[in-house]
Amino acid sequence: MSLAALIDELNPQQKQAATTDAKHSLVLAGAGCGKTKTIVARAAYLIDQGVPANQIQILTFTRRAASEIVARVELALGEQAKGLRASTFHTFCMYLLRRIPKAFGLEQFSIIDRDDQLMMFRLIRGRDDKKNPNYLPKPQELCDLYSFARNTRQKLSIALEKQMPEYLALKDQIADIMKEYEARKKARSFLDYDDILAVVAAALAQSDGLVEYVSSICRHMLVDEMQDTNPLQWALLEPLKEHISLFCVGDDAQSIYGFRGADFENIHHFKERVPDAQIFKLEKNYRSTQEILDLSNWLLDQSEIKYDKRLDAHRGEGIKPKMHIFPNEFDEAKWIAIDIKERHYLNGNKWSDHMVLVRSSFAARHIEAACIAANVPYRFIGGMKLLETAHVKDLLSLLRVVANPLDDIAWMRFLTLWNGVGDVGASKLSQQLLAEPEMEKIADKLEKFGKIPLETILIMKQMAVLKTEVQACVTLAIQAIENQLAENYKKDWNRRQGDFELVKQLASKHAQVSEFLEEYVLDPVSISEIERQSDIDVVTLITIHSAKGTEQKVCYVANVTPGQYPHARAQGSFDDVEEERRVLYVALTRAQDELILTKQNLNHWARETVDEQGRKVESYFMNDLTRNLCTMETHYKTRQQTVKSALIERQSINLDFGIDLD
DNA sequence: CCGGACAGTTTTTTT
DNA sequence: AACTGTCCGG
Repeated sequence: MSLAALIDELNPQQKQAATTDAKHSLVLAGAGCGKTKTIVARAAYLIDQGVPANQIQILTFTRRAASEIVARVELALGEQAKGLRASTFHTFCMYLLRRIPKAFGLEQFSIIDRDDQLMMFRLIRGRDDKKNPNYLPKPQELCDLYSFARNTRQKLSIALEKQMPEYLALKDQIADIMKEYEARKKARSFLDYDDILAVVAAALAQSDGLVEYVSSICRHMLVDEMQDTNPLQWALLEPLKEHISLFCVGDDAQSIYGFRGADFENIHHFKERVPDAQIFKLEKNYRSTQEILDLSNWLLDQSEIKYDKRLDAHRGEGIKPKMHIFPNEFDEAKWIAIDIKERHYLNGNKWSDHMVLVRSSFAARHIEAACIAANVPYRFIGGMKLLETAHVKDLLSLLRVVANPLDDIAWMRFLTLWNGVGDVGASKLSQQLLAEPEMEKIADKLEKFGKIPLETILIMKQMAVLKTEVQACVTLAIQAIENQLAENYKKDWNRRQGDFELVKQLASKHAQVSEFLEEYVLDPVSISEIERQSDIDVVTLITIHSAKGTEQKVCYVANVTPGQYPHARAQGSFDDVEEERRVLYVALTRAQDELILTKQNLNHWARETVDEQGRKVESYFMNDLTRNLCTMETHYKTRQQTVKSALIERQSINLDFGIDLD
């Protein structure tokens, strides 16, 4: 209840930071040193000092971090936090764009996601001529390059040189494509993810009035994970710094978003950019035992970069990390599942005490399969989002064209669903449809086109009338394309079909189709989030990037194998290898009590090498790992689940056979 | 020329 | 699961 109590819980360093009178502050905090706690306490302190909660804005980089903070703030401050905003940079900018669109020269606009961008780049770039292939970058590469240049606020030529020098010769052609992309975006009033920030940044740079307005609603900006912010995001903060107070928290050793232009210069040069800033350091780690930190510190020490970091455990000593080595990824995954299972049934640990960290969603597949096979309940975070799966996007494309017949990107997707319609036909027809945005006329043209069933066209007419009955609209849309989708996805149609129920559920919460569509462009809910809304007891399977800021008693870091850390594709680039090191560092520092690493490859040990220019190439971070830091165990064949744990599992299942006594 | 079927390959990370 | 390349039929 009391804010003072919250502040009393802080250690002296944290307290000093949270209660500073300095206008601007930078808090450098190692992993597990209470970064989030300090931010929450800072908010509490400000409120206690009389700052209205609605003038405090907490900014984070990912949605996960934002919701984490919201939860912590609500838990700690309760009613008093009412009005306090915590959101991602994107959500914050959207709030401004929606609230005062005129200040940005906008009227109507819609947000497009990456798939839409890819479609646009695909259309502009054109197909490859088989006989005479042009070597233009692929749509994906164009999209990434464009985004990278914008997030780092660099010229195309420089971004090109850094990201894909092999295309430097085609710079002019690439520039033309991007020019065309921007023209098309503008003509359709589309904003892509980067525009959301760029539009606001540009307006802030030009308009003192806007700066004043934003300053008046956010007197205090508390920025979390500062090391992940990129130059574009800094461009949002910079114009405000004279008028508001910045409280930025970060850790350069946890910067793992270089691919999105994150730049820890934002931390390293903070003092030069904000000369009157006070710097605080939090160095006591409250999360882990010293053994876990020793290994993490060791990993950073191996680097040529001076991270100047030595995490020190407040909790003292505990269990030494352990490395398990397997012949292949299947045995590795199976062992993890069984190990968790035994901890649950034999030691009585909760499922939710365990977290399995993986590099990529792809890498999670094996673990998922093993968990399913072993009956281990889990949820996967960082995976496919429901509203990003192909079949749901197909469905949404129909809703989109009905809500806005001028959305030719959605038309493209919708039209290509049908047999006999490819990119070219769809593109031609969609251009014709733009000329007649009346549903009646559109229906006529679709009928003449002859490749779409009459029934579907009829349903579309009905939908156009029903825009406010969101759930009915979605139900109709499903009817309209169900047969075709069943054919398109015949292999796993059964699995996909189930997702439409979830879409209906989500849709029912909205009053307008357009509102429903917009809400989830920026925040596509993940499937397991919907399925397991209640916090039931499950193991967490998570990508390292999603795991930042979280912690768990027992952490498994899977696939710590040569060629993975650093990933083979990063070899040879010093910056990329260092980012890989930080990714692994983030993974290691999630563990509270026990850290378990697993890897494959019994015999192949890549050694350190030197590249053509004589620079050191890191081939595997764990090469020189010693047994003082980490014990190792080699498994030559799969461990079988012990008879005892199998028995206990059966018993506990039997317990559930009774009637519901409630 | 277009689209579709099939086979083989290749998966980072997020807004 | 998504992307790529190739071949074939309209």
